[in-house]
Amino acid sequence: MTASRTARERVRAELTKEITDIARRQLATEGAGGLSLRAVAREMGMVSSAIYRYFPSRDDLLTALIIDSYNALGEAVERAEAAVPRDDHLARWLAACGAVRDWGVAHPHEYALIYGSPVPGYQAPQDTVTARVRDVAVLGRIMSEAWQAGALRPAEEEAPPELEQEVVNFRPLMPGVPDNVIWRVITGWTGLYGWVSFEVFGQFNNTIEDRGTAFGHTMRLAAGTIGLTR
Amino acid sequence: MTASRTARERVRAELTKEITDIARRQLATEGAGGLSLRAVAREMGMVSSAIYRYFPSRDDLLTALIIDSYNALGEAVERAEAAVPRDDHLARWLAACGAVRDWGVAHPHEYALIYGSPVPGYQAPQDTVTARVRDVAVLGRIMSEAWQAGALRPAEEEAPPELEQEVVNFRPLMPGVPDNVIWRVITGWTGLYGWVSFEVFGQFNNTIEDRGTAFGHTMRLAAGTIGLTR
DNA sequence: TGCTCGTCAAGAGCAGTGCTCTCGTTTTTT
DNA sequence: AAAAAACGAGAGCACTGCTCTTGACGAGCA
Repeated sequence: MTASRTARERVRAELTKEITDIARRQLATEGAGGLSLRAVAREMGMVSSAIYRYFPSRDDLLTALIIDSYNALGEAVERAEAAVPRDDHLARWLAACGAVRDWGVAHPHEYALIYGSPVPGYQAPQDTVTARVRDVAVLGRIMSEAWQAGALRPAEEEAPPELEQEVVNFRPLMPGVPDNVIWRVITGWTGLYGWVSFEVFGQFNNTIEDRGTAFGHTMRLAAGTIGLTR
Repeated sequence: MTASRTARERVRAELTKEITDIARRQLATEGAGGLSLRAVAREMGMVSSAIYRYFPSRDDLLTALIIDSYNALGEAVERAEAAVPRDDHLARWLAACGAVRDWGVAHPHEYALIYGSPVPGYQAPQDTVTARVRDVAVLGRIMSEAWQAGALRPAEEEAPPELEQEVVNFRPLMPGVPDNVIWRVITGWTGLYGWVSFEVFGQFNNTIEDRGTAFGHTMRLAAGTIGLTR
């Protein structure tokens, strides 16, 4: 009986996947604003209302794409970082940062979907939270291990005590490390995405041309300032 | 004859201003995606096609709003920075950063318009370039004067020579200062907007609650790492 | 003063969107 | 075999940006 039920559910899963695939391709070429349920349906040879059997609204389709994008980015970061020798914490950090940039430049519309302006209302945060922290988890792990290895420069400034509560959501990612390390991760994390967002969203147009080299220098600079040394 | 022509042009200018005002209000409440020419026309008691006498397309209206937003943000930054004693470079820097954050939090949709995902096609970059650099000009001026006053910590790392060409567009804003200062400005600049974008776009939801205090700490940390000391 | 000519608002209309509802058909469940 | 659920198709609603045409008004020239 599972087989018979699976018969229907299998074609359902296949169609669902086909919808998201076509939608992802449209998203990559047209951008989030140009994603059209009717166009997806047209390309599938379906009628537009049939799509609603699989995604109750356009936002739900977008949410699925958002989760996919988070996972794709997170996987790229994890893979790039895993290819670096464990004891070279600076190189691991730079590899992770470079992976974020490379992925963002290669998939600007997907990047805009997850790090740009929130599209319409809000996306469900609960569904995405597991996929969303993969990148910062990598960054946190690098800094944790650097700290445990004694490879981290001592903190120049301690966080004020009233901020102890604020990093509570980061502690599970970096168990045992002092708060000042967490704050340095946050600083590097936000700085990384500040650069990548500027680059992907065109803020460097006609301003910085060789962005790859400039990015590398800036990240090396920033890594040094949060305590990662060669 | 100028008077009679001005009579016509004056009402034209007034209507243009009324359109942008209503559009800005719609933008503030609905977001860029919800800005509708027809709704603007409806609120003015006009018919939708009449709007096209004043703005040839929706994107042109958006471009006008973009320039307005750049100027509003730039002015907020300039004003906040001007209120701080000249010789306290760190306080000036933090005031400028705080102004960016305050403005972004207070006007999230306008902020998204200029620092979020680029909306549809592209906006005209030439018209906006003068308004667009007001914030970074302030940041650059602070660091320049700090350097000239000898209040800047010496650089830890020099930029590689192949990057000399990349900062050519920043030199007019910071005449006479060495490249490493410019790179530190760029690092602080991108880091600042990285934080603000994360905060405005909801990346800190359910993660960091007292964002004002956390922002202050992070900016103080980052200011220290680019050489601004108390 | 009278006559053009450019500017303007209005209206109809086109193509497109997200989404809803209904109606047969097919598949699964009972 | 009968009841229930899932499904695709189609029509339709309200909305969008945008174009084209029509008619009125006012400014400049003869």
